[in-house]
Amino acid sequence: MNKKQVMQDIRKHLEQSSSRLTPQREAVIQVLMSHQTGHLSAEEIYLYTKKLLPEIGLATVYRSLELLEKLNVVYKLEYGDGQSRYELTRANEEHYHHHLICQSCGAISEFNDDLLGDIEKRIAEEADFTVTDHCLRFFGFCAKCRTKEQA
Amino acid sequence: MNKKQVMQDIRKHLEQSSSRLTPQREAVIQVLMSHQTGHLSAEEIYLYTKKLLPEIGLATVYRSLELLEKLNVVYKLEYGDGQSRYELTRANEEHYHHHLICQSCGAISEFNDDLLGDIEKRIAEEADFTVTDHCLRFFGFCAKCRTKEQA
DNA sequence: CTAAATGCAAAACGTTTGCATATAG
DNA sequence: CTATATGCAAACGTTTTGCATTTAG
Repeated sequence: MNKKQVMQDIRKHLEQSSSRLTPQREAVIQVLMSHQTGHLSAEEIYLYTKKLLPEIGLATVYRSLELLEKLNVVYKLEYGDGQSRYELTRANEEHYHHHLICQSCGAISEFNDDLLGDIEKRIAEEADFTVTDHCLRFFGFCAKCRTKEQA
Repeated sequence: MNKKQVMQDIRKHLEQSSSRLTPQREAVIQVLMSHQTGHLSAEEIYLYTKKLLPEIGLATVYRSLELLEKLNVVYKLEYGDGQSRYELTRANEEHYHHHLICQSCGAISEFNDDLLGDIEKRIAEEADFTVTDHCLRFFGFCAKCRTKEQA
């Protein structure tokens, strides 16, 4: 699916909740599309959208992200550094897409695998808890920083 | 290991980093010990310590938690609701202790199991990333709220 | 005597909200 | 004409910081 199709798809999503695909929202989405692995903060998204649309306000970025999150177009992640990051939700991948966070340089890479399907079944049985989503992050050292640490 | 022993242990930890086990820090630890499954916020810890030590300040609570976290006595967790929660690190359990967070009532329960040992080995091999810690949380509905939702 | 720790108030930070204005169905 | 969306500035809640004071090795 190319970018135009994705945008059309999102437009339909928005219209179903009587919302519009405004230039501001489109800019936010474009920024997210061109930084698929960027895990951008709201502030960063704001700065990038400002290049496309100089008059955009930070509040609009937050409101756009909030809306898009509700529509499941955007996924919000937290690393515990006090700010949220955002990325486009990738169809079919939600459950298989985990983050590796380097404690030295902060780089975020990804690891895809359906690690948790079985576990969630067990939780349903053993803990009487219906899982709808999960968040799995690994902390440690990337190859680059591991070398440095040893030096 | 009883509470006094734990406290002695922590005292030694602190002394190794030329820090003291002050009444304020002791109060913070006692509060955490008496709310092992409470997942308290800093504000809540502050209110509880105030009962033990009325003159304590919120900043001191934050500073104590920060220090204890560095010493691995306290574990800080984030749910993405804008504030951090704290709990005592339980020896040997870190890797087997995950959270179930109810999206309806916010209740946090736990699920213990070594789910991730194998996976971390694979990450080391496949992604060239040395895992030192992880964070796994499941979101969904607890038994109580599941019933309500259906009603 | 000196290094560490405290309480308080102020500042900082990311995020949200109120409101008047603009935009589009 | 009415809903929805926007930009700006002010407000918000959590966390951090500066600083003068206190505490303890």
